[in-house]
Amino acid sequence: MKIGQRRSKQRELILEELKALTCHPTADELYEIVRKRLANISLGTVYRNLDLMASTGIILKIESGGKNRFDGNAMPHPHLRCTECGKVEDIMFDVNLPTPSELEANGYEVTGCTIEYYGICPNCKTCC
Amino acid sequence: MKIGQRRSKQRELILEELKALTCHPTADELYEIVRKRLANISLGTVYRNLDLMASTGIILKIESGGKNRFDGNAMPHPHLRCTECGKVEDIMFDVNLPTPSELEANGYEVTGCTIEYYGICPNCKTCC
DNA sequence: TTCCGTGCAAACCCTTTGCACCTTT
DNA sequence: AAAGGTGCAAAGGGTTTGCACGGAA
Repeated sequence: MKIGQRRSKQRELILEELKALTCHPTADELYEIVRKRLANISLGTVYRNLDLMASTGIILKIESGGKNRFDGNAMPHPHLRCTECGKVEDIMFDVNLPTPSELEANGYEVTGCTIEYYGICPNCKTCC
Repeated sequence: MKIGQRRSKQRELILEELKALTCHPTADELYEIVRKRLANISLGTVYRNLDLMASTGIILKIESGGKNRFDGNAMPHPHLRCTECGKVEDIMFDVNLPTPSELEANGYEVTGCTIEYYGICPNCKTCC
């Protein structure tokens, strides 16, 4: 998978750290993590590379009303979001949905599908 | 279903206009619509009431990285989003997903689920 | 009369972007 | 040397919020 036109230490580091995580960090959370290994990286660069990698399909961008989150596992799979703290976890279910091709009757060229459960995570349940 | 503590002409009008639509407008689109009947309503009021009604479950807030959209039909149902123009449509499929209660093993109190297909709508396909 | 809801505009916050410099090819 | 990628900081865009006023109960 080709990412940009040239390699960059920043991009490789961002991808490496994201893939090492099982959680789904926001851009600024990942920025803080990457900063420990490349002190003067900028937040703008993190945003640029995350968007670039998401658009080439190497990673997943999990959009939301608040801060977006990113998933190093690009295989489509359902998520579970806490509506209190915004945290997103993976769900292990295999889900059978109508395949995108069935939907093209609407005239859409369907490229993917998102499944997201939401609720309140154990941590937010106890402290509120 | 109780909404606020008191009735307000603004809130009733916003809800009425949203329910009359089959599309899923953004806050500012709905603001423009409502303004035709209540010229000096403010965008802030539209935001406040949409959030209030979404939090009580009367309407659906469809979140996204860009502008959020709102759905007058609070019955959960899948959506189809155009990644070019952001427009959201309903899908008529009945989908069988594991019920939220099956997920509470994660310790979450699950309150709902979103299913969203995405792709490029017929209109954006022809003009780009 | 009470105090919730509103209009207005400024503030907020996440994200994007312009520009000069650095790095990869 | 050419030109993509970066750091920095400012701009952008959607949404929220403080405040004084208006209106429902």
